[in-house]
Amino acid sequence: MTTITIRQAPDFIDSQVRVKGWVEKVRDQKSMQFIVLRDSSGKLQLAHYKKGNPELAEVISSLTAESVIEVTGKVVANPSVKLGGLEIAVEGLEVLSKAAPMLPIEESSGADVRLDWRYIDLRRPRNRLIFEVQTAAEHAMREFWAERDFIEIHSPKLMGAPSESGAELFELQYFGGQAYLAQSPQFYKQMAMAAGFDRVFEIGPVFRADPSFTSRHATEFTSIDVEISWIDSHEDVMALEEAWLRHVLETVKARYGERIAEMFGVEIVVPELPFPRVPMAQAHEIVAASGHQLAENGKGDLDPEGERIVARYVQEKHGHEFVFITDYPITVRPFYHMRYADRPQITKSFDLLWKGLEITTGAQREHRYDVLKKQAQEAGLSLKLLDFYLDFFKYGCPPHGGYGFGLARMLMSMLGLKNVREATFLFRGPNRLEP
RNA sequence: GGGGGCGUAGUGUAGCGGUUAACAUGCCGGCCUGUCAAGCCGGAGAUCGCGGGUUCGAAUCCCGUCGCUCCCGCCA
Repeated sequence: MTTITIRQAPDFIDSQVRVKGWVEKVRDQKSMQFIVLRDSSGKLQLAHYKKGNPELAEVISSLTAESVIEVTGKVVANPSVKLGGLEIAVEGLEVLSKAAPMLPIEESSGADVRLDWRYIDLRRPRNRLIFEVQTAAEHAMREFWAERDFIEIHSPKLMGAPSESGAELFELQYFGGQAYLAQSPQFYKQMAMAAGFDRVFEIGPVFRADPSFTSRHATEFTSIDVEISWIDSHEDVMALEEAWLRHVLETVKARYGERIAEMFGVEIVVPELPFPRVPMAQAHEIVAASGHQLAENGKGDLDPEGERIVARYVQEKHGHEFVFITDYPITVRPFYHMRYADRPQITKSFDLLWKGLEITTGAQREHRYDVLKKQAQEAGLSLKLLDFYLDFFKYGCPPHGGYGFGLARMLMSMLGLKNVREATFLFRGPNRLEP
């Protein structure tokens, strides 16, 4: 007998098959019993005439929701069945794993309980789809990189010294001494440039000890990092990122566009190239014109509301979901961002907003040893701790730049999710280390 | 780190000084010519987050505490 997935059932009408899955619903009547069975490919009705097999009827009566069963029977076309117009006439049924009655969550449950019982919540087709989309997106990314001779790197997550600011690092015991969890592969991907790798990417975890209580922050998340050599400016990096994202969205739309529309009510728009660019100075004008006041101690950066305003403006004016904010002042950027030769207060950097949400920070990096060292000193950083990093630029390093990109934030924007927790298999935040 | 909101059956909510603490859903039992958001009847299930206070009387008001959540800061 052939074992099939539910999706394949229409191809097996009038055949004997075996299906396996979860019991979603049992409707037990006087003479008929119906089960809605769910597997990862879909849902299917199972039907049983009680009289035909009282023993089997007994088993079906005692089924609990979410039990795992294996069923054999004949696939029958039946136009009156609302679920796909077909059903299986059950002949045999085996309970592989009985679920305790009374599930701890249901569809209407609050976000927090649902995270407590994540493995049950993830069974919902809608939630599974998030990760099917994630898989397709990552695959499309790799496809794009592979065609362009990128090298995939896996940088260490244990570090002996802080990689960037130091303020948001997790510290841990390391034999007799101390180590840190990497909050970015930043320095290592730049090291790969010094190593002559030309173009690299990494998809991996990063750790940030930020007590951030928002819908878009996590203490551990998957970062996508890209770095390329031989660029003329950050424009080359933006051109790469927008082409890459276009490819990702094309792929996702082709394969999952319909199901995404059905489950999330969102249309995937394949973005036009190039994405609109708004220099920071202009962004401020747009925000001011909208009547929103930026905080005075903001040092020239946009606040989240400002970002949403600029995104809305671009959407209205250019009909585009994406916008690159460029030319950030040095006050809000790290020391290693390159500055314009003629405007030393402005960095050759950018953020990418998608539907008003920040999903990327990128820049051309300063690759000239002396300049970099000077900028680090100005920023008040300890040259001793930075020595290993500064050394990358001492023995010949090409001009380069890159970006960091939040995977869960991308899914959040793409699918219109309320928060990043839904787009993370197992979320980690200041208040959550379990499950 | 700052500010706001919320903690009531398994789940989602109502009640906001005096009720046997209500409703929905789920669960258990019964009924039901093929159901499909099934329907009908019955039942069990809550020391109203915890501690203290005010009051003749507290789920309800006050204080504290813990937990969750949203926004800001920070960022991806």
